[in-house]
Amino acid sequence: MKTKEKILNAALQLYNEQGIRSVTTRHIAASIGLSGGNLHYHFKHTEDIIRALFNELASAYDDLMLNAQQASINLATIDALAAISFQLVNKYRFIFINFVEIANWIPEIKASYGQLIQKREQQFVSFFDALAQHGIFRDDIPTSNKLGLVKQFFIISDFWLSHNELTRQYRGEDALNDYKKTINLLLWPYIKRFE
Amino acid sequence: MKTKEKILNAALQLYNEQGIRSVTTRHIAASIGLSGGNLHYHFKHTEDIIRALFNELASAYDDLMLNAQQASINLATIDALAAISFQLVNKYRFIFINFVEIANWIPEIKASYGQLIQKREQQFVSFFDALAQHGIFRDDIPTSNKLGLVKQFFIISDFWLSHNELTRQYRGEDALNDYKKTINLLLWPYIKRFE
DNA sequence: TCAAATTTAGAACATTTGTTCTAAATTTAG
DNA sequence: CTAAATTTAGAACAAATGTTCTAAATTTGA
Repeated sequence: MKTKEKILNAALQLYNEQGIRSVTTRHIAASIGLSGGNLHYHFKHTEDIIRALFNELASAYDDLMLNAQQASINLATIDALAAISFQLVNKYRFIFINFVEIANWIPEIKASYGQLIQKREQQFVSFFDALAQHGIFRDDIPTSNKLGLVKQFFIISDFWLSHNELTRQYRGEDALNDYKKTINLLLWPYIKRFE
Repeated sequence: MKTKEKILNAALQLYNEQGIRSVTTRHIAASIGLSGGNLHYHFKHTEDIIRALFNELASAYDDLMLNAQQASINLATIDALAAISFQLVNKYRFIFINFVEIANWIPEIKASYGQLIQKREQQFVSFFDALAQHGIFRDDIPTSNKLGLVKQFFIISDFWLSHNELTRQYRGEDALNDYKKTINLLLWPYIKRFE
């Protein structure tokens, strides 16, 4: 594994475990037996590490959305996509936990997230429409409500983790199940019938 | 105004404006023409400032819940409570934006928030039940779904602000309206009829 | 093979941060 | 009024942090 990759992996692990507040470039370097000077040879500034990790996340999301487009239109698909989405949120948890702080610190990330959201928004609305055409989703939902539902989706999928950290602190399977349940419940009142 | 209050006000303003990441006790002191040494005479540790601000928030929430218990059971009440809740989230925005980080840093806050959530949870379920008895809310909702709805409520009211910061960045009236709209839409599919 | 490029460790630096200390100023109480 | 308590400013300190510098080690490529 290239040193750059090693640094990114170590940084991700430490940020996730200990929070961006208490992890420094020295800690990251030390955790893989690297000198501080060397770390800064690969990543001149601390932000560069975070930027790189965010880019990993963003491109993983792109893949997810590509898969979603090819998936069949039914409720099992939603469940499967929720599982993948959960894995991503979980893998890059420190980003979601410090999203605003990071976004204000590194403006590129804010812009990039804005674009991501826009892309996802369109996809979700299309997906809901498709569900309605398949008779799964209620077809009497005004567009503005559909957009509102998408917003709820985003808030809950991005911040379920933070809420969980503050309350039940589910881990592993339990966490995934609660995440899925919360997401599904959002859809529940809009669903016409179960398959 | 007592120095202690001045410090808390200044700290709140700076944390909200610039984020906990970049605000130090020296900044807070300087912003009100106070020496650093004096600030630490009033608040020995930085955490003590944050703890005090969180306590303000928690007791404001207690008041809010007290009011809620005495309010009449209808949709206008929800709207009014949402407005007050929004003002609180907005006033102490830095807490909501850094909730997990702060809670892990100051365990007392984590515990205190856990208790707050539990109290609120019970109240919400009772309120939904009351709405159902008044024929406003659907009465065919299983308890587990009602609890899930409450969870959605909490996530969205606590993190709407973070999401807003990352996306549209509504301010003032626009922000309040979007917040209310998002909260109301959560209830919308559960409502039987409009008054 | 061997010179050039890359990678590395470790010292060095300026700045910042939270906190403490000290001594003076101010307020409070009897 | 005055002695005690409180509050204040400002210096001082140790630790930490991001970053840079230097020189050695290692790798690469012709």
